[in-house]
Amino acid sequence: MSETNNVEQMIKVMSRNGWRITDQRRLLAEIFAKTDGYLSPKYVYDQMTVHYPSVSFDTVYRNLRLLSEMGALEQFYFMDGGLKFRMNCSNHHHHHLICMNCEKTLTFDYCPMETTLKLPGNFKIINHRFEVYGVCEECQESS
Amino acid sequence: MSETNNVEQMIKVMSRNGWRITDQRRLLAEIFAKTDGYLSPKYVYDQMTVHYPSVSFDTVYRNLRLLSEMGALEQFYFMDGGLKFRMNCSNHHHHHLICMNCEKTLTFDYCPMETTLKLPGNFKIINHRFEVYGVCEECQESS
DNA sequence: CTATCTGCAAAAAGTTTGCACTTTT
DNA sequence: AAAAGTGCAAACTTTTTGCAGATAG
Repeated sequence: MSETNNVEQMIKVMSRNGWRITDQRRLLAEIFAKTDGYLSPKYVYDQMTVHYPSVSFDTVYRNLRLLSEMGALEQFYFMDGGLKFRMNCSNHHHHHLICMNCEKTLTFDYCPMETTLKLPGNFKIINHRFEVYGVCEECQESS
Repeated sequence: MSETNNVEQMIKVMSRNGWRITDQRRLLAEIFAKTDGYLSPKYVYDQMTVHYPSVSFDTVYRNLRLLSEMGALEQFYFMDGGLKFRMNCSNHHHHHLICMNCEKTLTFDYCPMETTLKLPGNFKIINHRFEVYGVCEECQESS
């Protein structure tokens, strides 16, 4: 099943980068594998403590940072400046549709940079950011 | 000249909202009127102290927040999570081209949401964010 | 066995709040 | 004179760092 695969894949990435596979890191992988939204450090920490009460916030934080540095997670500052992480789906370029209530995200392939976009100035384009924010179907119903 | 106009316009917005025009607020308006990029609270504070050494950081912070709540400034979290402010150009919808080096920004009218964009799920779309990051002509030359 | 990782504690950095004093209106 | 704004200090939140003991490889 796919959740397990995601866990194993993340573990493999860590191993390949020479990291040790601790219980904490395995649990971290499991938490991300079973969610498709952006998670805050605090949320991840709370989830961790459910199965592993002695874990420290620093360790969670540290590993979140390391995992995104190595590319297994994707790091993201929301519109309100809050830091979030999600499993990296970097295989192909895409953008996100994000629920402002539950923060579940869907990906879509349309990219505005692929159109013949006439931009002012003579900038050397490096990067872009495009996200659509809204309320998902479930959250619309439950309000 | 246009910089002075911008200052007067910001002052007018504050007055209209029932705010008092203090030296600090006038200076704040002048700082934003003469820059077309996003400014960090720290940068604004540093600029303030040049002409008004006794100003406190809290006052700058407080006024930046208040000015964006009332719409005279636009508040923005950069890709790295840093908070920035710039004069609000809210008259018409547009997006920004931002220099990653000097943070000068140019606006452009193209909006990806105006195309017939097929998005997954049944989200109620509320908002979107589209920015292009690059290096402006001057910064390319000086490197 | 050794290098890496964890947990604790403490330090930075960024942001907000309470309050007495000053300034605008 | 009254109401609102300022500056100072302190609290709070989020993120980072140092280090002794624990653990994966």
